[in-house]
Amino acid sequence: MSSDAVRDAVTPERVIDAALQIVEVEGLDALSMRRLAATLGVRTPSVYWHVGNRQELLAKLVERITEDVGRIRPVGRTPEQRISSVCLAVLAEVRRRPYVIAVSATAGRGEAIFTPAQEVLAREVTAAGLHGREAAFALRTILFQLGGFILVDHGVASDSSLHGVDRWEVADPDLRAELHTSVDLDDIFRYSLEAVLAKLLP
Amino acid sequence: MSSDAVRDAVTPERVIDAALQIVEVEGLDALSMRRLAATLGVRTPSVYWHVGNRQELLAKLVERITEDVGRIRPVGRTPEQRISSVCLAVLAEVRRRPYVIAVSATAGRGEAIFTPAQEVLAREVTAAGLHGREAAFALRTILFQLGGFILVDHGVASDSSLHGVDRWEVADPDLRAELHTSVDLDDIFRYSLEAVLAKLLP
DNA sequence: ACCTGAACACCGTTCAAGT
DNA sequence: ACCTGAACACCGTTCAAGT
Repeated sequence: MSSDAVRDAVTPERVIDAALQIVEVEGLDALSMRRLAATLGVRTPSVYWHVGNRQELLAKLVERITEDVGRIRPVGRTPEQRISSVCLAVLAEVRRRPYVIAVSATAGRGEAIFTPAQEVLAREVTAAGLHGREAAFALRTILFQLGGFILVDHGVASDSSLHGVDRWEVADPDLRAELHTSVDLDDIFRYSLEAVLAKLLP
Repeated sequence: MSSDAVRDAVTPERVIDAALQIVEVEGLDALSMRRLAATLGVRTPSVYWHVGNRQELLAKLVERITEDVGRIRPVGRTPEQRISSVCLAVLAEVRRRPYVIAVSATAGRGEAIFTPAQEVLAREVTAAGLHGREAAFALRTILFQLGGFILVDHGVASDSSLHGVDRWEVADPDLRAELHTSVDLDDIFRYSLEAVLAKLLP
């Protein structure tokens, strides 16, 4: 009955390792304290001893994930290019690990999605010539743009066709037809980002 | 032990009523099939008989909510004004019923957030002079803008100050100071929407 | 310091059995 | 057609007791 339990010294780090493993492979719903204990070859209360409770475990998980993601290097010559390169890199990273969204949301740490990007974007914004209040507003607007897109991208069904279009009273039949085809979501993101950056940067 | 059970004829509609009531008052986590049965003065399997299972119940809940929200009337003279009035109205509506986000997300119907707005926005976009492919792109971009903001607005802690700003290596101390103050999120939304609309509309 | 068995109070879901 | 009791297989969490 030992399944493939590992039974070395259990530490908080090993618990987080195991939890991350489960979440990566089977999603957040599969992560239970009991299941985690079984994976570690230990009984449930032991897990509690090491990481507190589920809530605290998720918090530690978020911490681990955000430090794993690491720094992102901007590329490009103009500030616009450099900033959007950072945003697209974060987007790609999150798509590679879709579970981060569920984990940080459940942990009540929604902002965690863009922690890796914040500091480097701040530098780019000041490098673009913005200061103080203006720079702060620009930074937050960019972060909202990025965070919003990540969340919608994640939450929307992949076919992304719209609901009940045929019952709409819209004059244009071409529009109706177009709404049945699915879209390259990234086009929408790039377009929006371009628009706000053009308005934000001097 | 009857708490305040209602015990008239149980129907799917009454089940949804009761479910909505629970979710509105105590949030989605409080909605369990057993709890729901108790509220209706009936045993758990009866609920299953009427609404299938939890997943189906959530789907019905989403349907009810979106039809409850009803049509939104655009106000303003220019297309820009009319479109942003619709977006702000949806935003206000969702803030009045924050549970809709959790419910539609859990039901796997993330797009449901903006169903009430879709058709009227489609009309406004064509009224602004866009057709076919262009109109579809504009509509989707506006919807993404709205949906993204709603989700970030919902997920971000109300203080919205950024994490670990003090350890950043940014030159501008004014920026750092500004990031400690909290912001009017709506300013960010209005600003972004203005930027994309200016770019989208002819 | 670390682990356990046992319990409490919950879940979603199914199903044979009742009226 | 509608409801029930009873069960199965899960949860998170606590706690006295062991080493």
